[in-house]
Amino acid sequence: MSSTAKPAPTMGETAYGQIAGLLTSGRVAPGERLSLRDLAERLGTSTMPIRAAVGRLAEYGALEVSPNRAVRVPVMSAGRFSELADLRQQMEGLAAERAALAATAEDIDAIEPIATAFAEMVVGPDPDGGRAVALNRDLHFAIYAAARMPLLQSMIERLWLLAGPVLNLDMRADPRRLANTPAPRFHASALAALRRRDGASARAAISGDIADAASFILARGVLKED
Amino acid sequence: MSSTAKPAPTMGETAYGQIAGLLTSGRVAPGERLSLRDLAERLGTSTMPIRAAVGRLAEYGALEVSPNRAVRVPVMSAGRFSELADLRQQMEGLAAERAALAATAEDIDAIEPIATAFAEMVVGPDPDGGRAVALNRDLHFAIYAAARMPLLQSMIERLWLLAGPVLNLDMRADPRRLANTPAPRFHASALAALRRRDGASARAAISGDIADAASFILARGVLKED
DNA sequence: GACTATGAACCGTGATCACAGTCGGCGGCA
DNA sequence: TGCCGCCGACTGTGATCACGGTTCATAGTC
Repeated sequence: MSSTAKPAPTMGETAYGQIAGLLTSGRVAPGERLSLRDLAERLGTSTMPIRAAVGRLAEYGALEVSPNRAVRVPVMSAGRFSELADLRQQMEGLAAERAALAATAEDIDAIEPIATAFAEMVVGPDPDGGRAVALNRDLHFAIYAAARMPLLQSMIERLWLLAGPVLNLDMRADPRRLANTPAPRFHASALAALRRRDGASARAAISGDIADAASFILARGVLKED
Repeated sequence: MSSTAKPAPTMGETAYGQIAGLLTSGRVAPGERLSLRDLAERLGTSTMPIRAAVGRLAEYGALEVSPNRAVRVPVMSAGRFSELADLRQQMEGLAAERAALAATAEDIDAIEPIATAFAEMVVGPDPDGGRAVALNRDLHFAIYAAARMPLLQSMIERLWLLAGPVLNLDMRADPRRLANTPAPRFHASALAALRRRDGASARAAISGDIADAASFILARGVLKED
């Protein structure tokens, strides 16, 4: 029924997803060296699908190949993280602005429950860092999808893949910060702006959400200086 | 010398460059199907480096894999092209704005001769479409490099790879349009803004340059309607 | 005891082969 | 004459092997 046929995903694609999961869930540490043969054994295939997956990840910068061709998880310097946060504010702010102009009522109805679920979780008695990250991601991308700009969305996905390891590391390290995060207020502000078709406010809300999280992580000083 | 060692490029990387050249120079037509074995024979290698190169290109969207796993050069619809031009205005405008704030005197001194070379060529007696494209590219990226935002620059490079086939097709189809293009005025305006450290004007100049070229191509109506 | 040389294990890359699926052209049938 | 079905060539994918280069640990030497 879907417009796009699903011709059984290749092993390379599943390997891509699994390795990306390893990265975004923080199960591999920045700086850690990865071996194609080891990954192949872990995923139960030959090195061929792993090669394809790692190559694609490396193209994004989600993995790094040293000049000696060694594959490692990139270490995020403070400067690199700052540029990443800067770009995220610009691009995701743009997506939110356009979403405010293009979103249908159905789009907004689909976004709202995600926002309330996130807001209830962070004030709840048992905040789950991993689940919070997932909900936050779903919320952001639900908004961006409403902008109907597939190219922009794919570029934002790339940025999230780069930021993933650090964000997850942060959430895991200090899940109780969730109770005090201003994120739900930014989310509510964005949602209200979408309803008003107020692009500038939507941009400001998303941009503020990103800037707040980024400054918090930078303030912790765990990122390598330059 | 250079800070990064050069450990002899792999065949996969050279294949990447050669296939990217095929795309940006317009020697392969949109919609055309590519065969890994054929490319391998043309480049004198096995299919392995070709696989790696094509996979990376496909990750960017510079190549397209059909649900039946056939590799083809993507056809650019009018809608897709519009979004691409839109994003280019936003991101390259941003890069120009930041360049205006971060550019050193040496940066600007390096940019200027490229601008004059482009301007002299388009009014010259024998406008060369291919060379004009190359000069235009060099000029734009010299500006963006001055922004010192490597992540942003790599994302812009991706966008150019997507737009490459269409832009080149346009330039080749009608090189005499070069004589009347307003591009040199946009370039001069951007350069002056860089000197004044006027970010807003630099953004406007680059954005205008892109918008003008895009509207010209769209007006020709050669792009497939959605 | 500290340092260097050496060798084995391991790394990514490229080539080659096997296989299932797809597409097109040719032949036969209505 | 027009249409359908089949068969062969060709597609991308995965596995396996070979090869140069790097890394790390151990043994030998000063």
